[in-house]
Amino acid sequence: MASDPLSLTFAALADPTRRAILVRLAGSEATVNELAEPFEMSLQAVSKHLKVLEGAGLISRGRDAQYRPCHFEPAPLADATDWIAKNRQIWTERFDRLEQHLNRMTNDRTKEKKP
Amino acid sequence: MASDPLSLTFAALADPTRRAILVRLAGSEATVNELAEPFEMSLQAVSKHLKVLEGAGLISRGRDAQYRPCHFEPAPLADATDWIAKNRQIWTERFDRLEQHLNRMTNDRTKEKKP
DNA sequence: CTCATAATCAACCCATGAGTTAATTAACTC
DNA sequence: GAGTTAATTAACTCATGGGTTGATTATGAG
Repeated sequence: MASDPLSLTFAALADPTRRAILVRLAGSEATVNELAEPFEMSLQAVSKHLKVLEGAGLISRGRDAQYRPCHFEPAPLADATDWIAKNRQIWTERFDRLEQHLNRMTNDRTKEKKP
Repeated sequence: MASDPLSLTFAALADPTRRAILVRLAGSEATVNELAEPFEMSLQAVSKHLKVLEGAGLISRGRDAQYRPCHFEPAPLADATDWIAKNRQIWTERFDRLEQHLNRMTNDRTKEKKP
């Protein structure tokens, strides 16, 4: 897989389990066992998902005795939305130009009819 | 891979080549050869990327003689940003609650000192 | 020290993603 | 109809992602 930050972020988000984990963590921090509880898969599988999220910078982990509480880290999400927003803007501007073009055409035709 | 719409969208965005293709298509529609030109990889590889983008609903394809012009389709991007925005909101609200809590504590202490 | 709990590490399986080359289909041009 | 261009399909390789089970580390409780 590509290893640039944006690719890591989108790849991390491309899995329903990981998205569910993020939703949970956006609400409050939690331990690995707490995070794994709602899922049918093994604890180890969840642990791997957490590693992916950590690799993308979407979570960080503290330490409290045996527990390794996970914290939500919103920064990469900002970069992701920025990328998307930028492209939607390019697309929007394209239609603005189209609209201007149509307006010009309409004006031209008006000129033809009414001088 | 997961096959729900959101996962397909994020997975499609998790590749630099596909993101570059999308940027290009947000500006104007293009044929497969035009899209492939900037990349070092084979035409077939680009064709596969386009299939992924199409599967995610991020592009659609028309037909003009031998050419299959690709169009940018912004709708899935809206769903993606919505998901992200929702979670950042949850996270933000969490800090609002924290702030309220801190305010309450401050008020309580003020009460202790000044009655 | 021993045992239980939290979590990770290691080795493995299977499916799939990203790329390749070669062959095929579809449409235009002469 | 023969040749050319655009694009896809097919068959293959290689690496990696998501899951499993089993062993290991680290901490706390008795």
